[in-house]
Amino acid sequence: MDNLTALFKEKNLKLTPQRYAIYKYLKSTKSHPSAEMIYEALRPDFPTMSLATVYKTVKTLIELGLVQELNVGEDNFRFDANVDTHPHIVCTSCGRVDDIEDAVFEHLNEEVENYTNYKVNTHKLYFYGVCPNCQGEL
Amino acid sequence: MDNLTALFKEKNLKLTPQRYAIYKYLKSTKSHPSAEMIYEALRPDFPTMSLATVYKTVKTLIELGLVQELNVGEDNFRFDANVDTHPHIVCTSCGRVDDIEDAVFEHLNEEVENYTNYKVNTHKLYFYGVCPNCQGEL
DNA sequence: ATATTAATAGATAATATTTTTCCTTAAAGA
DNA sequence: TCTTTAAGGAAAAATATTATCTATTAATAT
Ligand SMILES: [Mn+2]
Ligand SMILES: [Mn+2]
Ligand SMILES: [Zn+2]
Ligand SMILES: [Zn+2]
Repeated sequence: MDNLTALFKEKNLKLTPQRYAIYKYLKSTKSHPSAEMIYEALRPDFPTMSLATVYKTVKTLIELGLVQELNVGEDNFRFDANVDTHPHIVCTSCGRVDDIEDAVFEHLNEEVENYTNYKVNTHKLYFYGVCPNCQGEL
Repeated sequence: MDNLTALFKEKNLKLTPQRYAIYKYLKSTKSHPSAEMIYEALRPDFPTMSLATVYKTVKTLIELGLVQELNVGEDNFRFDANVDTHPHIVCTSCGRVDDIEDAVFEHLNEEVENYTNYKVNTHKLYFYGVCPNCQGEL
């Protein structure tokens, strides 16, 4: 019995095929998809699944601490099954959102406490630029 | 003739009382208001102004480079007449959004270029924590 | 295996935010 | 003052997300 099964059981949540598929898909991809993108990606395997189920499931996964929400400045949210605090970069030309690998900014929370009276818990860091693909198309 | 008048003239835009008031209000406040909050704040002086005008105006101001948009993870946008790249902190208890004064993170763009093939232009940095007011209420 | 029960999927309606449309008004310049 | 054209306001439309409601199904016990 794996972690996921145990966690769902602990919270009296049912591990349905839809939930399992959505989480597995988020774990498998580095594309930081929106709800709509998840819905489209899973449609071939789950043609009857509704978009509302995607929204409800990602919310559940977030509450479980299995997924985090990203806000890159679009009119929708994106989701990431990597729940560690890590920076992202957005291509302002094609809209893709990538992780920035190996860059560590965990010291930022402590560093900023010297400049504010807040108790600082976490941060979100989004870079904006032009991805290699879009640089080529100039 | 001030800068604002000149800039609007250059772009063939009209400097209406509504636009002037919205920009002046954004310049005057540190609260990073949403469109709705701007609308409510100016309602006493501009009781006939519509919310659509607020939305249209902030969009215009952004295109002029006079205002920037923030995405702290709410279901709406906030606006800031300080267009310099600077970090913000969000109170997860009461929702207020503050500047972090004096903290300089301008080196981040260059630093991160070592970890990605993107051409990096700018970034947005949001901290999350508990503000002094809300710390007292525990 | 079957029955029981409570949670969830899916359909749909509702809500919230933002944008668009369309017509009237008014800013800017002559 | 007159003309031109951008912009305001009201309302509808478009998007994204959430809530409601009923049938289904996962989980557990028998
Ligand atoms: Mn990521
Ligand atoms: Mn600010
Ligand atoms: Zn790109
Ligand atoms: Zn607070």
